[in-house]
Amino acid sequence: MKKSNPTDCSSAIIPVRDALDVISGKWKILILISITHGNKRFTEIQKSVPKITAKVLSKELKDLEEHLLIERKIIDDYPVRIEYSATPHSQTLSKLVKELQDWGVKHRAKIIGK
Amino acid sequence: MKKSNPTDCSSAIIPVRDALDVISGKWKILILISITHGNKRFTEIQKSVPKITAKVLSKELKDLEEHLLIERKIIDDYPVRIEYSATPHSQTLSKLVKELQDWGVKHRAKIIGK
DNA sequence: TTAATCACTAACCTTTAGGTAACTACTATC
DNA sequence: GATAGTAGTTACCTAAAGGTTAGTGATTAA
Repeated sequence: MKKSNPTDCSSAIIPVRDALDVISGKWKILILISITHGNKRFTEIQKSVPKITAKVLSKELKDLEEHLLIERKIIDDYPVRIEYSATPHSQTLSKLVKELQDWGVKHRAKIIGK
Repeated sequence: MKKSNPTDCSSAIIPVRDALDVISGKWKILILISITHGNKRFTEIQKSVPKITAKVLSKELKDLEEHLLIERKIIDDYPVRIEYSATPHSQTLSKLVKELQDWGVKHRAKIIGK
C-alpha cells in the first residue's frame, strides 16, 4: 500500500498557530474593535460588546495588556478613572480585523442566500 | 456624574462575531491550510497538523463541511478512499489566512525583540 | 436618604473543548 | 500468521472558558 506523504505546510501553520494563541477566543477581537472605536472606560466597553460580563471583560483586558495590544492608564483625579487605549502594536491587526469583518458579511450572505 | 455613552461599533462587531462563530477555535484554520496545501486524506491532514488527534480532526472536518468550507468525497475503488477538498467558498478566506500568518510572524518578532 | 455609577473581585457553577485509549472492518505487506 | 495502515467511532475524563450572583468602597445625583 502507498504510504501517504503529507504536504508540509508548517511554514504557514506555525505562524498562524502563534497568532491564534494571542487573538483567538470569543472576545479579544471584539474588545479591540470597541477600544479602537474610541471606547476607553470599562463600562463603555462592557456596554458596547454584546453579552460580555464584567468578569470576562476584566480577564480579557488583562490578557490584551500582557500581549501589548492595549494600555491601561490610571487618571488620577476625583474620582479616579481608568482608561484603556489601543497600542501602536494593536494597529498591526487592523487589516486582519477588516478581513474578518468583510468575511463575516460575505459568509452570512452565502449562508442566507442558499 | 457623567453617564458614559459608549461609541456604537455594532456594524463592525456583528460581522466579526459571525465570522468568529465559524472559524474560531484551535484547529479550523490550520486544517483549512493543510487542505488548501494539497492534503486530501484523513491521515495526511492529521500528520500535517501538529498535535491534532483523530477524534478532534473527525469532528472539525464535519463542522467545516457543514459550513460549506470543505467537501468530502468517497472514492469508490479498492480500497475505498475518502478525499477532502476546499470549496470555492473557502477560498474567500485566503486573504484572512494570509493576514493571520503575516501577523503571527510580526507578533513573534515583536515579543522576542523586546 | 436612597439609589446608582465605576471598576472591579470572589466564590461558585455549567458548558464546551479537547485528550486518551480502545475498538471496528477492511486491505496490504512481511 | 503477524503487523500495520485507513478512516474513523465510542466511552470516558480533564481542563479551560465562560456565566451567575453578590459584594466592595468611593462618589454623586435625585
